[in-house]
Amino acid sequence: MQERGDDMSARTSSAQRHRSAARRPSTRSESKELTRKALLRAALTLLSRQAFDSLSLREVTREAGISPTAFYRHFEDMEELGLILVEESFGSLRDMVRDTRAQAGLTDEAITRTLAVVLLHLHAHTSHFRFIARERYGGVRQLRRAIRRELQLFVDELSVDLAAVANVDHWSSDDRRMLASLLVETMVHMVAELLDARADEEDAIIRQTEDRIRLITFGIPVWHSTGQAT
Amino acid sequence: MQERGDDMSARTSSAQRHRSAARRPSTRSESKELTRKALLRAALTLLSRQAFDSLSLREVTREAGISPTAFYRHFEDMEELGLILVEESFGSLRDMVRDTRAQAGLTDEAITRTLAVVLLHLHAHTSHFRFIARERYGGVRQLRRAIRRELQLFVDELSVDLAAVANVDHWSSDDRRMLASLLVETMVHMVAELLDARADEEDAIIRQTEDRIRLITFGIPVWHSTGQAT
DNA sequence: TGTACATCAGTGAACGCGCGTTCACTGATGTAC
DNA sequence: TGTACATCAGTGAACGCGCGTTCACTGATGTAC
Repeated sequence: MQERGDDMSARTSSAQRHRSAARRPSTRSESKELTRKALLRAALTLLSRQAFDSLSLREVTREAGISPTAFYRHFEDMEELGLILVEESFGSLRDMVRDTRAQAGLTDEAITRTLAVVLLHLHAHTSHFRFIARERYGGVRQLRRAIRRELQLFVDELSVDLAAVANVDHWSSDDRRMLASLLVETMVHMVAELLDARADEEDAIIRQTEDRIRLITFGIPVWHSTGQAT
Repeated sequence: MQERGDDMSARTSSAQRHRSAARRPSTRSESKELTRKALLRAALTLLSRQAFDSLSLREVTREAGISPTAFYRHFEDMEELGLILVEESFGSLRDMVRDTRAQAGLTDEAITRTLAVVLLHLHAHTSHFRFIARERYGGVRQLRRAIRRELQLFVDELSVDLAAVANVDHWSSDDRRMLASLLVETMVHMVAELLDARADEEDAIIRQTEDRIRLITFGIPVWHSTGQAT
């Protein structure tokens, strides 16, 4: 790896630089919170290059600029830190939902605008998105379960919103959940592809996603929902 | 982990048991091949529980029942072994395509039969499928790239087949690729979900996948392809 | 078939290293009076 | 405001362990005659 950063100039970790740039923490609990944030940030940084499964406690504390033993003042173990990263990642996802929700409907214009919002949040929270995409089917069961639960909540919310959309309003809730999960899956897939793509591939990925969603929406008026809302 | 298997009865690894059960290898190259297979099998076994990124050479040789140093008689390093696992996994996927191809068309019956074939191969090659699902967006760039390339070939083949399907035959090749990748993605997603599901959730996942594909196919006759075949 | 030598898959000791976790500690911050 | 004590975030040494890789080796298989 060429960016391993073990030359002298890199000795001061990004977290240390960040801490000294911020104004002095005035209380003990404030400065504790700063260190905790530095640990989470350090983990996210390292996780853009490796799987959580292979991330060591010492790597995280080194990147955060503290001694390994101080880790235990903040987290029981690495798994607890991982679960908090899941929460944190879906926190920013929820902000995104709030931004999208206002723009209901499944017109071409609505699709384009929704994609724009997703892309905006992707650029603002790249490492959170990458963490979720990587660990969703990764090697740590607790993380997979936590991510799946959060995605399910996400799908449930969207399927409630879909009840207000023309042609979907009379669908059974199971069918609405099916549609919601297909749409969410399509978005998640786009994000995962974008995170690994070269800059010149990005446009094609976004356009293909628009087409996918358009094709799906074409099927909606034809779908004969057989069930009842439950 | 309760299945760590460090009790006495587990000292004989599965690979060792397999080797002594098979008939004696008669030549040097045959027995070398057996050991190589044992290493690949051992790695796959361990990879159902952890990410490739965190898999050690010593773990693999221990599971295969040979000394760590013998590993180098077969592979340059762990990454080479990983890339061969990708090849091997897509080898069985290609068998699957051959089984599905005969059943062209996108009728309800064809969808059900195709899903049945995928499920059959999933049960026959569970650890290969899990490896691909896990490492597709995992922590090792070389593996992600190899998997993406193979999936792309897979999509290209399907999109050629789609040219023979009613309502799709006049589509541009870009649009056919879009449809093919959406269908492949839906299958991959089903597999990934099934690999992490409890037995009582499997039926619901399969039924939802059928519905997803049905909804997509409903959009096909409405899709107005604007491009030309290229 | 028998002999003498070459090949090479697999071994076991050894190395230096990074790991997670423990422990007693330091010294700045917080609190009681 | 000043003093005496308590709290507790962060330290540094130490531990036993598994790691990847090297090396000289062993002994069964293969080959030349």
